[in-house]
Amino acid sequence: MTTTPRTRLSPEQRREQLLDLGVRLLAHRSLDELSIDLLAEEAGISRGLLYHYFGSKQAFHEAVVRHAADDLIAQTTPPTDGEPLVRLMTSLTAYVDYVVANHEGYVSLVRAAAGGNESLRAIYEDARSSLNSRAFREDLRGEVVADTPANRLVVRAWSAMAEDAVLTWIDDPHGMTQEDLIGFLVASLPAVIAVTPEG
Amino acid sequence: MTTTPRTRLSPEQRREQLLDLGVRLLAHRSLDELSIDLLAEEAGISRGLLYHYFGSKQAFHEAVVRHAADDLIAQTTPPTDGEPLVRLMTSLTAYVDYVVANHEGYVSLVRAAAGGNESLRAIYEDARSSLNSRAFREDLRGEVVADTPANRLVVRAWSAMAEDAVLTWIDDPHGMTQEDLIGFLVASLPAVIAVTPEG
DNA sequence: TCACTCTATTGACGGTCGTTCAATAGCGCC
DNA sequence: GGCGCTATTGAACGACCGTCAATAGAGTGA
Repeated sequence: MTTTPRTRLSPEQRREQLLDLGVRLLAHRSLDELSIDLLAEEAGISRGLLYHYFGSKQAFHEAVVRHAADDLIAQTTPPTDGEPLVRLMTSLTAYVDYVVANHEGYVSLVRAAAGGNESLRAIYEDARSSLNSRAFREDLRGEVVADTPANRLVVRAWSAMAEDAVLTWIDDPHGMTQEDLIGFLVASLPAVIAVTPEG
Repeated sequence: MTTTPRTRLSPEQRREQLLDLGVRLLAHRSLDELSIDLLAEEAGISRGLLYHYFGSKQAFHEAVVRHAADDLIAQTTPPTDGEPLVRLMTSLTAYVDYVVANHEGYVSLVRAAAGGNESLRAIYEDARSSLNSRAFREDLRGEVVADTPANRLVVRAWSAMAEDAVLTWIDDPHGMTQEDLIGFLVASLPAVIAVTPEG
């Protein structure tokens, strides 16, 4: 038992350390397997310190999910110019690349959000609509996708399809290359918009 | 404190009672808010009895989710004849009707499965592929959807889109009628299949 | 009607984990 | 080199999961 003597960090450093560790541990565990005990031990601190910084397990989980979601947003920078469908393809490629590179972490993020409470889902929804708005609200509006209520529902549903397709493809490519996958995703958006009831 | 005297039921009756209660409570709670304590109190029994019947909290959760999934399958009987796309529409209508009628319960089911462990997800996947196979594997194969690996991935992704669309629509119809929604879902399947890379 | 048996059911106990809070000890400052 | 601020600790409490020997309800036979 090598009990490290207490090390005193600045609040910013400590917060960052705990959030990074939380995201890292989340990659190989579900959210409720991410206990305060486990994290405190991994970080070499007492349980009490986590409560000093985050107040509750719930709040800590929210902070970890937000941290992971921010990472996703940051690492998939939006294209700023070019043809609408090309921008969409660029955006989707960045997304697929990110999911491929952070497979376990991304799956944990999605599951944590889907199975979590209102707050966790809201955080994930924010990230998702942020990804969507990059591709549609600013770029494709009025070009590929008219901004109608029905189309908003359809675009949201389409992004659920895209997420499922990417995660399924990673587990088993079904004979498709990454280009096939992205090509399908890009083409499917106008395809489903075309069959949307008039809005 | 009115402590009811112990009532002795047959194992079948007791099991049924506990599962029904579990599904009913799940409608207004997440799965990990469904504690053994809570359920035992609601059922008017001791915690020990739940362990006698289900062995563990995990096993009880699985039984509840399976019970709810079976209910979904049972209440959405498959069409047996007619044109392929008509059968698809009938099947989707039954699905949408079910989700509308059991909104809270269905949402809890989906969230429990998505946020749960391997076993819970497997149960939900079974139910989902059972719904899918009704509409595609037996009916549409070779007619609307050729049975290729890529198409399997696409059909799976399409069903994720359908689920998201229905749940979003229930919260906010976005100006769409139920016929609009179902029409969109029916039309979107051939639409996305049409842009699937050759398999 | 009364044992008697079978087993459905209980309640108390041990362990894990989330949460609180008064006490402790690093680190910068004078 | 001492002092004060505050980052950090660890013990204590409650809620909940899981176990098991003891208990009591209900049918059965006389």
